[in-house]
This record gives sequence, structure tokens and C-alpha cells, in this order.
Amino acid sequence: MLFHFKDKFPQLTPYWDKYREFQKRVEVGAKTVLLEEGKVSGHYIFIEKGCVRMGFNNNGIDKTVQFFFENEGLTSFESFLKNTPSLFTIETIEPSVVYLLPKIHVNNLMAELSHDPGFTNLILEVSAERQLHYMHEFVSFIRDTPEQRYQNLLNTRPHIIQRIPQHYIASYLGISRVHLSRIKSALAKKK
Amino acid sequence: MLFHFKDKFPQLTPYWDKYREFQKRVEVGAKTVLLEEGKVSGHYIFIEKGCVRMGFNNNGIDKTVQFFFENEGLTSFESFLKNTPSLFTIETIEPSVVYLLPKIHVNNLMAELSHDPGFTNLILEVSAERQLHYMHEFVSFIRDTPEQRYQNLLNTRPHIIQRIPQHYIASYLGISRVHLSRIKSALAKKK
DNA sequence: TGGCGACGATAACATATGTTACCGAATGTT
DNA sequence: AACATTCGGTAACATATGTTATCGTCGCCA
Repeated sequence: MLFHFKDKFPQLTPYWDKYREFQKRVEVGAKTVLLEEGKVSGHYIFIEKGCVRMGFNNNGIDKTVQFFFENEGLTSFESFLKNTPSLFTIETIEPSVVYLLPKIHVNNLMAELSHDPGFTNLILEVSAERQLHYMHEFVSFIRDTPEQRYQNLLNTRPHIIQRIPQHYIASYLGISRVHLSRIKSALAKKK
Repeated sequence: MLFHFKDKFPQLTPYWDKYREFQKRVEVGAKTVLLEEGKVSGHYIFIEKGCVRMGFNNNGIDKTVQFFFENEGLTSFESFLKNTPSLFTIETIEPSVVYLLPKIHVNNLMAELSHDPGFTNLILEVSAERQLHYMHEFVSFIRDTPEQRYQNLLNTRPHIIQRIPQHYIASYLGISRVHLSRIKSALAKKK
């Protein structure tokens, strides 16, 4: 639905701003849970300041699937869409300022604008981008070694490596934190 | 766009049937390339009989990312959407009967129906399902061991294991064909 | 019908990756 | 200042996985 947008889809901003009055601004500390795994997602979240991760607990081991930063929005999509228990926890990494928009208003926004072809096309575009994003992640696991995946991250999204604690990145790459550390030191030697 | 549908989204069929006259029916043998990696996708493909894989060549090693069967449709989505060189090859596995619908008609269909809210909602639903599909694949790589991924496949999509040659499945699971063979024999012992 | 190629199993060995444990630096809290 | 917590590096060892090679079966086709 309305995933990342401010920077990537600035055309969405006017639609979004119509609903600004219903958004609740919250300031929270680091490691604050915004949505707990198993609960039904009731809000769309927009990040003004800070960063957030989406992850889950697998047999006591914490896994991370995605990171979000300033001017990005997110929700636990499947849960939000289908009113099912969320597969993921959403949790701040740094102290953050976020806006919460209750689901009702998102639904209103979608309903109200379903006859606006410009808006509809935008939503389709955003949806296609989300699909491609996850597809690329998936293909990368088939195609690349963990070391290559780390280098891709370094090349295409260095802010993640700069801002995010290493153990979260390791699980995002599908490897142990020890192995990520080894990869980094191997790369350092190569240069 | 219009990905899998006949079985999963039967409501789409009437829309689709309007364009039946523009579809070209083709019968092809096994291992026939329907779209070559690097070329721009110009057709939407619907499978009447047989099965098809989507994959790519990585340093001389063939990788597979998805399988398609009867009553499913596909295209190299990103290439089709953006007129860019396809990242993937589309190739039959078995002798197959497919229908090809040139892109122009797909675009007409989309344009013609953009004011039909029922159709628009269907497309959004299909798009959301595609997003969730790839997300689940991606999450599975972070969460599961190759053995678990094989078992998931066995439990949820056994037809893939029955119909598809093992080396394609191995690359789809992100492992070597030798290792897949080991996994199978380990599972056989457990029982 | 004979040969050839595709397919799957398996063994032996090499390499990649996980696990556990320990250390030290940095930071926040009392 | 003392302390706990988080974080990242590294070593030693265990396990998972890849690579290469060999073999047997099967189906296709010249």
C-alpha cells in the first residue's frame, strides 16, 4: 500500500497531507516496540526522525528483514491488509519521532480516491515497486554469496551499514554476526 | 500486473477473455526459450498445458527463480513494465501449449479498464499477492535452513517436486544439486 | 538397436559458515 | 566512580554446504 514514499514518490505527499490531522505524533526512545509480532496491525507508520526495523523471533533468535529511515512509511502489510496476526515486530533502533495514522483513515483515503485515476496509478506504481524490491532481495539469495550481498549493501545502501548495529545487519543478510565480522575483515585485507 | 490468475483470481477471466482474439496459441517442445535474458519482454504468457521456469545465467551457472504451470500466466515483470532488458530467461520445461498476448493489448486492456473500480481493485489485489509471495520467499531465506525450505516446498507445493527436474529445484532453493540429493536421503532415513 | 544425453545417487575432499567462548571498547545508569 | 549493557573483534572447534568425479538408469533418436 503506501510504503516508502516521501522521497521516492513525492507526488503522493498532497494526498497524504489531507490526512495529516488524523496522524498522531509520538516521540519514543530506542528499542521501542511499535507493533508486536502476533498482534493485528492497526496503524500506518511514518518516520520523521530516527530509524526502525521490522523483524521476528525465530526459536528465540531475533531476525531482521527490513530497515526504515527518515521520510519512509511502513506497516506490517499482510496484517494490515487482511487483519491477520502480524508475522513481524516493528521496533525503533534509534530514538525516533514517528506519526501513526489509524487504519480507518487509510481505508477512507483509499476509498475516497479510488475514482481518481492519478492516485490509482500512483498506488499501482508503489505496489509494483514493493514487489520488485522483495523480488530483488529474493533473487539475491539465489544468486549471491553472503560476501557479495554485503558488498551490494555497501554499494547501494551504505547508510544502513553506517547506522545499524552489526548483528541486525547480519541477520538481514542471512548469516551469523561472527561471519559478518569475518567478511568485513576479509574485505579490509583485500584492499 | 496480471500474474498467476485463472485458478487464484477467476474473477479476472471475463476481462481476460475480451482479449482472447489477440492471443496467439503456440505449441512448443521442452526447453524452448520463450523470452531470452537481455531482451525486452514483449508479451504476456498464459500457460494452457505444460510447465515453464523463469531463471537466469550467473557466470555460466544456470539459476531458477520460479516455476509456472497450467492456468497460470507470467511475464518478466520489470522488463515488461519498464521496457528494460529482462533479467530472466523464460523457458519451457515440458512440451507446452501457451498463449502469447502482445504488450500493446495488455496496455489497452489496462487503460480501457482503469475507470472500472472492480477491475482496478482486482489488479491491486493481484499486485499485493505478488508482493507477499516474493516477501515470503525472501523471509524464508532468512528464517529457514535449506532442509526446512525443501520440506516447506514438499508440504505446500508438492507438484513442483513431482514434476520438475531436481537440479532446477536445487537452484531455486539456493543450494547445489548434490546437497539437495543429500537432504532427500537424510529425510528418507528419518522416516 | 546402439549410442548419447539427461537425470539422480553417492563418495571424497575442500571450503564456507555456525557455535561457543572470551576479550576489550564504548556508552548509559546509578 | 563503579557497574551493567551493548557492541564488535577474534579464536577454536563443529557442522553444513560446495566441488569434482564416478556410476547406473532411463528415455530419446539417428
